[in-house]
Amino acid sequence: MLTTTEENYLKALFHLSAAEVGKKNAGINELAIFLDLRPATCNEMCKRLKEKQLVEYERYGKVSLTEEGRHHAIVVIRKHRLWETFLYEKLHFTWDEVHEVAEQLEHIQSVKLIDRLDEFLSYPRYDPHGDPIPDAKGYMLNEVRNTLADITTGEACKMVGVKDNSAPFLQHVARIGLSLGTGIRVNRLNAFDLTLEIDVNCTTHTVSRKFAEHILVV
Amino acid sequence: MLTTTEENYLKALFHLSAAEVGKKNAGINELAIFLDLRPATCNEMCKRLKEKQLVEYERYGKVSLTEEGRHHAIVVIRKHRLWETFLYEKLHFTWDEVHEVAEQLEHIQSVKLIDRLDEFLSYPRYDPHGDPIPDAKGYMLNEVRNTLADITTGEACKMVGVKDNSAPFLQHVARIGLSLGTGIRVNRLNAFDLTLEIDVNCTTHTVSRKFAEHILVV
DNA sequence: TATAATTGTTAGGTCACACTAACAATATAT
DNA sequence: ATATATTGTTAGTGTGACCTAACAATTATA
Repeated sequence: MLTTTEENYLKALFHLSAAEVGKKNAGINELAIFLDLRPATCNEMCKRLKEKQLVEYERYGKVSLTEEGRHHAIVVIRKHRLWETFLYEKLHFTWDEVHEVAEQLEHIQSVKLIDRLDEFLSYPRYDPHGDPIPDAKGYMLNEVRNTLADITTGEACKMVGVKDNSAPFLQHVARIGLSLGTGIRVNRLNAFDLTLEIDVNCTTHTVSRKFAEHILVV
Repeated sequence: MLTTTEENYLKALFHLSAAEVGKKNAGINELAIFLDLRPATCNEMCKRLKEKQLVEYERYGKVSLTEEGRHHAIVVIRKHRLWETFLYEKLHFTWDEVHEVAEQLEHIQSVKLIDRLDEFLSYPRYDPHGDPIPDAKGYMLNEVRNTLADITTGEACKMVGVKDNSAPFLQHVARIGLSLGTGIRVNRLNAFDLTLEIDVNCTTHTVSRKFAEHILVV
């Protein structure tokens, strides 16, 4: 069984290597910065993970996850995202509050717990941030959905979904003329408060960043 | 902030001292046995807890919780029992599966999480084992409710509640003539399978231990 | 290509939390 | 009341996970 610390290293390596097996793109220094630790500490831990056959690398080389290491990382990510979904949907945490608590909850050891939680949440495919949730076998959709907030100024896109199903939000969506399939053009990003000026059906609207983050687009 | 280990010591001391402030009845050895550790280890930790003013004791004397230590212990117990309730009621864990997972969950640090969980569960007063759950201020009912399984052979009692609200259980309760206020006499405990022979309104029934554990009595 | 900047490694230290072994104090029983 | 058993303390050890300081290897740049 892995320690919380070991799990965090594997998770970090997964994120740094963009989830591809064998892709060697995480340096010790990079890892140290990501985890807010000293390189010496990471060096030591990577040695241990290598002995446990969870990572592969040669001296002075980049570190990559083994198949087993990657599997462990995905399980942790699955737990993290399911807990985030639980906190958001059932306990009404806000979008920005979920991460910190999920960082703790993701280390709880119980296969049954996480599978039951998955069931309780009706097998969600995306977490409240729009990131895909791996299923019990570790498979996850590798499509990362963009939100209106990801669109660069001047670009156009099409609305394909929402990430919030609350009445006030959906009412606001309808009020500015948005619905599934509607085309949107981003005219301007106001640096001060991150609001966006967008064109919907030849009408200009100003929307908050929070609003934009909840509109899924392609 | 306390470590998981420190929290476990405080919880153990609380249980060993029957929850009374100032009651000095936990020896180092006793504590060591309870926590499955060596006395030397507990000795060292008790010194640290004393420095942090969470416990009080003199050399070679019994250890007791300070007001602050007791408060920390109660918070942990509140968390433990709320999580047990969640696992039992929402994720359909069985009575005997909840404890182990709750031992981990009780150490998650987030006041908001636990208060939201309390709300989500509709502020339960008892956990699935019938133990009282402290409220957000640390107050808890100190009445420990007896179940039919706690009644000794030959004794009579009166049904005052149930600990399971599922249809199959309640149907079974009704089928053998039980309802709130009904008198019950325990005639015999079968050692082999722990089933009970009980008299209800002059009729004899045999009930399982599991059944008996879900009938609250006085 | 030689030098500078970056990145990786080693050695040695600290702290929390466990251990064993040896010993001291207190409690129990003859 | 003394011997024995139990309980508590001290000293020294080990491991996981962090640190700093000094140095080595690699990569980038003048």
